[in-house]
Amino acid sequence: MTETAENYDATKYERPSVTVDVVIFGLRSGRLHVLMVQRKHWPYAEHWAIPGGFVNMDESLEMAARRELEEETGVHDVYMEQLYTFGDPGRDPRTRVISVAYFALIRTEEQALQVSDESNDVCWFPVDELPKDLAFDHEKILRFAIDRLRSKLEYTTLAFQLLPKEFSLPKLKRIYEEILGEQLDKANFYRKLRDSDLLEDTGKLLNSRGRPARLYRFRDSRIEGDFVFRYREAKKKDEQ
Amino acid sequence: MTETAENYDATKYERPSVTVDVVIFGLRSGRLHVLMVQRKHWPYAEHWAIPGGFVNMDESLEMAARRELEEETGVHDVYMEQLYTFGDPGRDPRTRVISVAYFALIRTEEQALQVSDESNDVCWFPVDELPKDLAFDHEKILRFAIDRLRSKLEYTTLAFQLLPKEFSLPKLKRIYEEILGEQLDKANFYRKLRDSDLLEDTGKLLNSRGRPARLYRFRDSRIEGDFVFRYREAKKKDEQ
DNA sequence: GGAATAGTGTCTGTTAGACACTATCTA
DNA sequence: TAGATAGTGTCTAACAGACACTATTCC
Repeated sequence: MTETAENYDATKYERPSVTVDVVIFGLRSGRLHVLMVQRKHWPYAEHWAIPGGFVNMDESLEMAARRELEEETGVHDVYMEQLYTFGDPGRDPRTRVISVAYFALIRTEEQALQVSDESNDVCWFPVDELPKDLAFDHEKILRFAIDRLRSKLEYTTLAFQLLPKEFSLPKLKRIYEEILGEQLDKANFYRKLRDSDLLEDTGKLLNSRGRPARLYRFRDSRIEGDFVFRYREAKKKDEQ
Repeated sequence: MTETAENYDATKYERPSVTVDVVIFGLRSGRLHVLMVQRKHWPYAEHWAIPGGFVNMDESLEMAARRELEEETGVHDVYMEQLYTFGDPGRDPRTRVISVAYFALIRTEEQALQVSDESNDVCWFPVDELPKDLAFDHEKILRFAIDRLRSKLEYTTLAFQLLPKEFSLPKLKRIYEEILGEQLDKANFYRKLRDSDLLEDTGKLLNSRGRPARLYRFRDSRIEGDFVFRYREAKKKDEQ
């Protein structure tokens, strides 16, 4: 009676298509941007969209997402995590398409963009100046991704993935402020970082208009993944 | 060259199957349980599995998950959220199957189970006494769900979804302890709840062996969703 | 009264948040 | 020296965590 995995005949049912879409975040001139591609063909020709594509039968979802990312930007070995799966019927006018969305954080200054055959253009947009009329439900996906990035920033070291290997505290602080949309207290922010033991002094200084800033790097053990760091409300818990 | 949504011919590629699997949590005698079904047919005949099934072409993912939940337990209108999408090739020996996993929290005392045609049996298992050799990658999905439930418990009111409408503070505390696997201080826990203004005194008392406990209910506005409540580290932030 | 459970009062160390201060560079 | 930016010292209110206490029931 009920259709379940138990009595399924692989050829019996119509199947949806499955894509991965990747929201790619990067900093440009200290502002948070996302990478978008402009579509060439129906549906939503000329509209901007999040890069993505179909999942091959022999690759995992994450492999598919990394492949798309590399095709679009040439980057690999970056931080990436699964965001959410969007599957409302009708979100794609062609056929039922279920999209597994990922988001990636990249160090933009190290990257050059490449326009693929399938798009007119590739472009970075500041997250608060997105183009109008995005393709499909990509506006929703993007909002979802930005919300997630903000909330993860509050208790992880994710933001570090956006920075160059060596950076100053003022720069890190500006990034937190940019993403959170909120001013932070310098003294408290620095103290928090010092106490967290996440950073390592490189000894180098970076000249600017005023006093030069010390350059730091992340301690090796904590560079990857999302080691707990709360920019407020330090947490002691040892578990997890 | 690249395959993207832009030049896709809906009939051109082989498509994966898409299922939803639902991890159903409930309390039984104060312990956290998950609902599992015992499979009848190949593959993994006789093995225990998370209830799930194929997504119909005209229903959303969440609708599919709710349908599966209702078929398996008869419940509806419960808390449910998308967990993660598992899609490694080879996770199902029949064909490529991508599974969108959900988790649901139900008030078990209100429910009677019904065994579907496709399973030998349906059963609640305590989360720390799961059967061996679960079907597919369901062990992984289950661990994922338990971790997520634990971590969400620390900053949301999710646990309340497991409780009856009216309950005592000692009972709520025991549930937190059961799920977190950690003893909490009574005075601090009660104080936290009082200050949070989440609860409403029903005026009723519940008799037990010692002094009777006051019964509370959640304030209407906060019953649904996951209003912020940290069982430790109260947070003031007004945003979100 | 004693056992069992429910519920409260209060001290202490930690720390987030505020803000005034000092330091080091360039022009 | 002034302007600009980097970085520090320190006070205070809030609160998590600890723990001893009181309250109300049943036997």
